[in-house]
Amino acid sequence: MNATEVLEPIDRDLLCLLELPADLPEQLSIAEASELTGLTAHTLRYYERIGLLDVRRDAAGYRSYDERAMARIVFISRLRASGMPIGTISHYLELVLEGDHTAPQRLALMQEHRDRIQRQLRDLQLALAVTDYKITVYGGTAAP
Amino acid sequence: MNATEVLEPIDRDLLCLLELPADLPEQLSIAEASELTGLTAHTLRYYERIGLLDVRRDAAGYRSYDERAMARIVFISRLRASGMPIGTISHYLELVLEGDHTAPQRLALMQEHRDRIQRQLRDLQLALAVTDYKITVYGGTAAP
DNA sequence: CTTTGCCTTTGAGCGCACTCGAAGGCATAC
DNA sequence: GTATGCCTTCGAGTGCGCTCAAAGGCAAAG
Repeated sequence: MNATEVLEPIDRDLLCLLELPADLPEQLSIAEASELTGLTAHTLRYYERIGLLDVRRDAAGYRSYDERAMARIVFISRLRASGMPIGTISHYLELVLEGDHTAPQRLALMQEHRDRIQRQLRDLQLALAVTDYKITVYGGTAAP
Repeated sequence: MNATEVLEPIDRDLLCLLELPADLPEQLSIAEASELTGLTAHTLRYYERIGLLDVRRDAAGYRSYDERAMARIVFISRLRASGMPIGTISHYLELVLEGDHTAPQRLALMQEHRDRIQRQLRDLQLALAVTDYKITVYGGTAAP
């Protein structure tokens, strides 16, 4: 392995799914990254500290987020938003580092997570039904 | 107010939405209530302690859950499952106790909650897309 | 009568995911 | 220069929602 680390190319399909803006600057400050992802600067530093992220510094020692970093942040926040615990995300990212032979484990992990998401979707539909019912009872307009 | 408290009739439409089994026993032990709702006995006691629930005791001093209690538990668990904080649920239940004149506040509260649920549904769809994408990448069958 | 097992109460403890504070560095404005 | 404001690190603190432990009561089984 030479000094400039060999990086996998960014997965353009995934990048598209993550819905980052087309006019994304090459480098973003932590404030900009925070603004764009909806995570606080505190949380971004925290994620880095616990090893979810690996962010370069500029000349002044400030964090500088590139497209790859932003993509990872959004990816992580999607998993978090769907209830994947941080420990599981860490584990998944370690599997990625370990190489292609961990693909079956990653698959299993993601299939399990999909099941969880679908359970959550069902639960939310039940909650929505109850909430909408209460809204009609209280005289509001429930169905949009 | 006389000794046998005057209770509102149970809202049959709501009860139906809550999907309690048709053959619900008149009285359930905490273990049965736990089994049926998916909440632990610990959690049921906790909810009671913080004032979300008000449960009768049998001759032995054991908790005895009737249909009304079960309906409330499921209602609360639906709200919790959709991310309503316990404090907000408490507040809502207090508004109910205060009487009909709090209906507008309850309406506002539920409308806010519906917005939250819909935001969660959108977030979950995004997470599902990413998860399904990873599943296809790893060679699994993503779309069911 | 004793064992077993579920129940009671109360207070304390825990895990997670942040969230904040203190002390200090860099850089642009005045 | 110095003030302003965003940035740094590191350790510690917070809030929520449970979760558990201890000490003891009730009751059916053996």
